[in-house]
Parts: sequence; C-alpha cells; structure tokens
Amino acid sequence: MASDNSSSSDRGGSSLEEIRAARLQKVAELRQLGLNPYAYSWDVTHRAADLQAKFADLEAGAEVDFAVSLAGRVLARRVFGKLAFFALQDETGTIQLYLDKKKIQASMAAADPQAFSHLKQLTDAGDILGVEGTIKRTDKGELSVNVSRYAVLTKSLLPLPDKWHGLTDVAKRYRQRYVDLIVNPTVRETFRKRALITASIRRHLDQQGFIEIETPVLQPEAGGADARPFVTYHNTLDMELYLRIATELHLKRLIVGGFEKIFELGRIFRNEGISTRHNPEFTSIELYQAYTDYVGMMDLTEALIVTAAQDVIGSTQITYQGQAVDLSPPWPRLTMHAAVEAKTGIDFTPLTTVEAARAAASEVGITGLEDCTSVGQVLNQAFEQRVEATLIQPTFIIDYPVEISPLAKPHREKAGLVERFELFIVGRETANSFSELTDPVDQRQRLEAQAAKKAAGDLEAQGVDEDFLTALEYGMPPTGGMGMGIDRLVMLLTDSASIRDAIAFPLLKPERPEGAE
RNA sequence: GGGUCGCUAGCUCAGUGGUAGAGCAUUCGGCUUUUAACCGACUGGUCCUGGGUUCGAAUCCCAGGCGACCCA
Repeated sequence: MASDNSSSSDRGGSSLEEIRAARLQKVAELRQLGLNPYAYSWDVTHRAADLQAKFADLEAGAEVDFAVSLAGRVLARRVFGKLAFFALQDETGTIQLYLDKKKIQASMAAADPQAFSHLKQLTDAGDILGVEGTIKRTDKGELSVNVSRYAVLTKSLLPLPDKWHGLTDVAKRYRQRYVDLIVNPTVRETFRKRALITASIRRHLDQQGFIEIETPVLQPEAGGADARPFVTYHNTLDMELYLRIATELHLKRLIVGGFEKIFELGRIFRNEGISTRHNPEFTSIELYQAYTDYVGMMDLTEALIVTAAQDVIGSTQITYQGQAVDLSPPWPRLTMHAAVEAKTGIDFTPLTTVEAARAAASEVGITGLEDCTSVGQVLNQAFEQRVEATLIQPTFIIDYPVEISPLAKPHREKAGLVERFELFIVGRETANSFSELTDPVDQRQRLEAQAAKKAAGDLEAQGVDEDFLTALEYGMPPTGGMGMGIDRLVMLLTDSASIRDAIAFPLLKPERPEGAE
C-alpha cells in the first residue's frame, strides 16, 4: 500500500488507486453526516422510459406538479455553481435530473442543510441515487425530474469508462460484462430480447399443448449427438460422469413413457473449440411430438421462429450483419441432393459406390474426401463446402444420408436416406430434426456402428445407451423431434456477429492462467 | 491447429531508436438551462510478460500471454 501521508481533504491524483481512495474518503464523509452510503431500499414509483413516454408531449420550459420517485445510476454529471444536471439511468432508460440548489436545500433543510454542496462534493458518476421530485421539461427541451430530495443509495468506488467512447475493448467487455451493461445500452437490449425470445418460444409451445420437462445434465454416458463431452466426477459414487451433449435420449424415453408433446429448453455442454459461433456451453431447445414426422416439425419450426421474430422485432423482415433476411413463411424445402446438384452440377443419386462419388466430387474441387467411407459422407462434404454458406434466406434442407444420421428414421421412399431436415439461415445451421427412429433393432445396429467408430478413436462418436434401447423395445410411437440452437437464433434476431454477444458471460481464457509456464 | 492484426494513464487513442503524450474522467477554483457543458489549474504510467540487440528500446529481434478477424 502507498503511504497515507495525504491529508483527508487532499483528493488529488488520478490513478485508479487514487480515485478509489478519494471515493472511499467520500464514503467516510457521508457516514460522518449520518448518511448511509449503502442504503437498504428506496420507494420507486416510476421508471425513466415510462416517464419519457408519458410526458413526450410536454413542452419545453413547462413544469407539471406530478410527483415521482426514481432510483438508478448516475451516468453523467454537469455541475454549475447553484444548479446541476445529472443523467440517471434505470433498467428502462435514462432521464435527466434537474438539481436546483434552492429547491433541494429548502426541502432537505432538516436532514442536511448543505445538501446541495454535498451533492456536488460527495457524488460521482457511477453512484446509485434515489430521487424524489416533480416533472419538468427544461428550456432546452430535456425531460427532467426537478429534484426536491435525493439520497446516495450506493457509493461507487471505481470510475466509469469514457462517457463518449464508452467501453470498446472486446475482451474487457466480456470479462467485465457488468461495466459493458452499464455503459452500452444495446447490450442490455440484446439480453432483454433474448429473454423475450425464450419466453415467446415457451408461450407458443404452451399454446400448442407442449410441456417442459427437465432431464439430467450429469450422465454416465453422453449420447444423442456427435460431440466430445466434458467429464466430471462424483465423489460418493466414485464414478466419472459426463455433462450432457444433447437432451435427445431422455426426452425420447419420456415419449415412450406416454408424454406426447414435450420439450426442454436448457444448457448443453460440448468440449469443443471456441469461435464466434461456438461456446462450450450453449442453450438448445429440443422438442418431441408423438404421431407426427419431420414434415410436421418443419411447420412447427417455421411457426416458432416467425412468432419469435414478430414478438421481439415486430416483423419478419430483418437485417443480419447488413444482409436482408426475409423470414416470411413458407420457407423453401430442398433436398440435399438437389441443393448439391445446383451448386456443383453433380447428381449423386445414381452414384452407388464411394469411389465413384469421390471421383465426381474431386473433379469439382471438393476436399477432405480421404476420410469419407460412404457416398453419403462425400455428399455431405460437398454440401458443407459448396452449399451451406450460400443459404442466406431460411431454407429447409431435407433427406439426409443415413450414414451421418444415426437417430433418424429411414426415408419412407428413398433408399439410403433418412427423414431429416436441417434449417439454414444466414449460412448457419439453426435447427436439426428427424422423423425419429423407433425401430429398436435398427437403432441398436446404428449405435453399435457409432460405438465401433468410437472404439477406433473417433472422439465425437457416441456409445451405446443400453437403457435407451430398452426403452425403444417397449415401443415408442411415431415421433417428430427437433433441436434448435437458441444462441444462434438470438444472434439472428439481435443482429449479433458473435455468439459471445448473445451469451451474458461467455467462456474466456483466464487472463493469467494458473500454473502457466 | 495455421495466418494476419492488436495490447501505451480509469476509458478512448497518438507516439517506428534519443526526456512517455492528447481528449475524456479524477482533484482544486469559477459558473442557475446543461446534455461530449464551458473556462482556468493540477494530477495520473508494470508502454501485456520475460529475454535479447544497442551508449540508449513503447519502438528492433526472440519466446510467451490474452484478444480480434480470416482459414482449416
């Protein structure tokens, strides 16, 4: 610690430590005045945005005898000799405080005869204030609370970022999201919209008769998707457990049990890389409906997203990163074969051997074919490399190869394919759905093929979940299932470039990793 | 995993080998219609970290950390 030579009246210096010390001194001075710089409550009667709307037509210079009480954070201070203007921000927005020395000193004479000079000397930008007063619009046209009484509810010790440039350092924004939220109103708006989106989805499903059921995060075997899981450990059971990579297999057990319309909206964990589109923990919704198929799921998926857009944006015409996106239904439904043929000129339908498929794909420059052991995998490579990024407008890609879809039911007409769709918007996979595989014998063969890949070293392949197969043997009704990435939907509807802008506290490397060499 | 770029005051940024700077914020003084208030004065530094080159390094070199973007 620095020496404490400085006298109590010396608040000089502007390093972070000196600013903090000066603020702590103000805390002490407030206490000496009998004021609690960390108050217990404040009776709030109004919020900033409501008042801005209610008095939108109040003329400049006009004052109304309308009593209000607000609380919020001081974002800016403009102090004159006997008059001051503060900007007060609450959850809804900001409103100006008109702080007139005469009025405040008269109203607060009993409690603090020097209330106005204490306002000037002991408050800072960043403090949480409670105020009472009446409404006026200043001569310059700013709606204001003409304050009669104020109190410091929470004294802030640390300075806010530059009031004009704000906080732009992205790492700092994510690491100190609370500061980001204070000074960047669009960030608050994004997370408010995120809440509206999940509420819209739940409301829509509720209206359709779906119920939400929570399934385990900790599982002895991680299945339902191709992904590396996180491993954890249970002490008293003395066993390793995996964090779920999907909710699929448990929700299907519930369909076996007799529920007909269920969903779970919750956190999924995948031990994979981090990018602008991937966070190790993310939110998905999976829903399952008995007695329907992937066509029914397309209709439902379309309705869910259109409703969310209407609820949050009020339109199906949106802009994402400068691109116009039209969410108006119905969305095109295009087979994977047709989509690939349109972009590469190759019709995979007559190609029956992997050699032939590889040769054709290689001829048009598709790469990464060495690891493909089936026509379906070659087709998928071609799709990912040539088609995916071009699907800007919402498009259902349907009828996938069975080799890359171990949980989907065989196509009722097309051999070698399954009844599956993926929804693409702005070039990104946004939803994934099947007519769920209900044949327990077929399902066992597919999972055993996956387990063989896993045994051969494929870290993303899933193992055999025997209890899930047992459930299927009791009989699962025909079922349509759909999974959707909530974070990606939030990105789309909030025009966020990075998934980190759609997640309040994205995973970051520690600034100083412990044990770093 | 690879490539490119970035990291300097609380915040936003200048500074390409020769005394570490600006604006805002802070502190002090003035001011009753401001809203990036204004005027005057002051203060504030682990130049991401470590090593190297050099008489001298924020600057050049090497290694590392964290981040952004692109690619796989």
